[in-house]
Amino acid sequence: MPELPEVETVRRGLASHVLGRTVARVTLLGHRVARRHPAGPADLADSLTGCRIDAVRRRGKYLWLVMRPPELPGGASACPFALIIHLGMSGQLLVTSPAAPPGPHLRATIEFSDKTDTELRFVDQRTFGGMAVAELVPAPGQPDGVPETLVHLGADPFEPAYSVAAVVEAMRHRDSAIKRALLDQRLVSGIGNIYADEALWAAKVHGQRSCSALTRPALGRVLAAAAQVMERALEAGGTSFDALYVNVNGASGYFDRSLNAYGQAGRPCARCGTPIRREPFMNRSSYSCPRCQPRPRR
DNA sequence: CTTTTCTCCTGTATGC
DNA sequence: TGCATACAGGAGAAAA
Repeated sequence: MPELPEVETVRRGLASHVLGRTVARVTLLGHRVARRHPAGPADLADSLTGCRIDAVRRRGKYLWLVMRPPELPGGASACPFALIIHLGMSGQLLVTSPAAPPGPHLRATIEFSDKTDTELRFVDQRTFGGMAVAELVPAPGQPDGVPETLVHLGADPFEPAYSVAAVVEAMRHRDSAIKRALLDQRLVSGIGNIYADEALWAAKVHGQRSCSALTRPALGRVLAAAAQVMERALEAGGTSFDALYVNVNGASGYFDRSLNAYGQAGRPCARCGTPIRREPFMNRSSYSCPRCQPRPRR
């Protein structure tokens, strides 16, 4: 499931393959891939044709390509805008030969006019991912700004604009469980179920502890752990459990071997040997150590 | 406004 | 073997 380290791995791969390319044609398969683009699939494809990819940016789990429109007749230049891409839980961006067989889950293809032996494909089995176009608005630490439809996202821990102190302050005034807060992309973006559980394990905090009941230093430790575990995951090329998360070349990451809590039910805690437990949480699962992360009363 | 629950999807694994 | 059910889960809408 692509969270920040996986999306950053994809971003780097994209930057090395599509930066500077000019879009010749965009083909969208099915309506769901453009469902967050109010003007519809045809408008999405049309608006990209002829544009040059000036940058590949990311905040949290969202990617966007900075698109520079072709010069208008008369030499006037239109403003760059963003092609937002979200991988959802099974989205893949693959750089392939146009001759490669399409496969059943192909949702979009972007062809280039200045490199015809390669194309960019968006493949998404569970269709939670999608694409949309948006204007860019200025944002601190983001050289091209951020898409205006994403201004609600908090900075992620890899951004210069990220402030642990600011997030701790926001969390302290929250009346919800710490794990919910970690997953709330408005506070900190980029954290999903895997890295939330890993951060809580590392900080020895149960996810159902209330934010407002945790001290500032404890909240700081959880956030520091989240940043650290995601940094190490990025070094390993991300976490892959199956073929659903891959980089732009179709390769898996290796961080699943380093997980201490997520998916480890019944296996001994790396610190104390107690079997890791699995508990229902928000119609999903949470994994934690019963001894290192005691459940709060209530 | 804040917080929680529901819904969107499909392939794989498990149970009877 | 065959069918039903659970599970994976990001994010935004809807409900509380």
